[in-house]
Amino acid sequence: MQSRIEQICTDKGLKMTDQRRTIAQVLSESIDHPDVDLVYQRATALDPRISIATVYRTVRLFEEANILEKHDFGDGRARYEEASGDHHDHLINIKTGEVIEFYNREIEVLKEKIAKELGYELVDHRLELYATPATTEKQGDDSDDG
Amino acid sequence: MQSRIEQICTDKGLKMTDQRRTIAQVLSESIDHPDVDLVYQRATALDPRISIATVYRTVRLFEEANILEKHDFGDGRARYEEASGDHHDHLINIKTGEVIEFYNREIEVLKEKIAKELGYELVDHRLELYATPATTEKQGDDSDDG
DNA sequence: TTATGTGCAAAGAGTTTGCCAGCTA
DNA sequence: TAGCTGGCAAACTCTTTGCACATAA
Repeated sequence: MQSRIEQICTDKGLKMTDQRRTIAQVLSESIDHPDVDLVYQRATALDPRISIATVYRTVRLFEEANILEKHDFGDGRARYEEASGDHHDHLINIKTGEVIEFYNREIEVLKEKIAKELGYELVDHRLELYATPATTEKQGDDSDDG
Repeated sequence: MQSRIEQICTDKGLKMTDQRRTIAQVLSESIDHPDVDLVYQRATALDPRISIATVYRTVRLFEEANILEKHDFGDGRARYEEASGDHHDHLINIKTGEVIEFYNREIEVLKEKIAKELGYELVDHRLELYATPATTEKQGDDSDDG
């Protein structure tokens, strides 16, 4: 069966190769925000006849087709997630690198308001919270030796 | 006279070379958020005997000494500004690349609140608004052909 | 004087691209 | 078949680093 992204690709009339199909599948099944190398690893695990260059070309193709969203969480490489239409921001667990999505209406309203007050029209924005898991069991153990 | 940053350097006991002094001066006088290459250009304009490697080394030194703050506005290179202690976020004019600083108390409160609700403790965050100057003269020209 | 800083060029990481063979439509 | 696609390696951008020389303290 076609993966969700492969379906979108065929709908959009993109020529589908085995490589693209595999990468589409990997991305459709990724609930995290993998970087290119991770997509490459997952793709080659399914079909070793995929090069890193193809992964780069394909994620860019998908991004330009609005199939993927590209993020930069400050670690020097791009991360990707399937474009879902619904806007959300990200909280990055700096202990594990895990990315949690969230949406907060008040924040969205404030973003617009701030831009407007400064005399601008908001085109895009980025809100990332870098955080550590709250220590619910024991409050005293938050020595920051990092 | 010593630049503001040079003063901080001597206070911290950093060995001051001509290069560092010049870079400190450039950064003290920069009200924008220059990247390394721009700092390099401004520094070599004052003293051509400065290499790009030294600029990289010096901004890193200053950053580690909490003299500078490093930012990544998504264009693939680091931007720097003098650390001022007061937190602020950034609005980037995508037409000109200009960076406007702003502070909004409500946003700050919400950031903390969101992290807490998700079970995290906020360590750091990044809010960037990418925007275009509002068309005050003519409101009807906002067709989105993107 | 001696540890530290600097310039230069090479090396690294992430990403893009030229070229020719391979495959899709 | 015609033209887009993919693999490989070279190229590119931003940044770091090894080495020998220069310099601050």
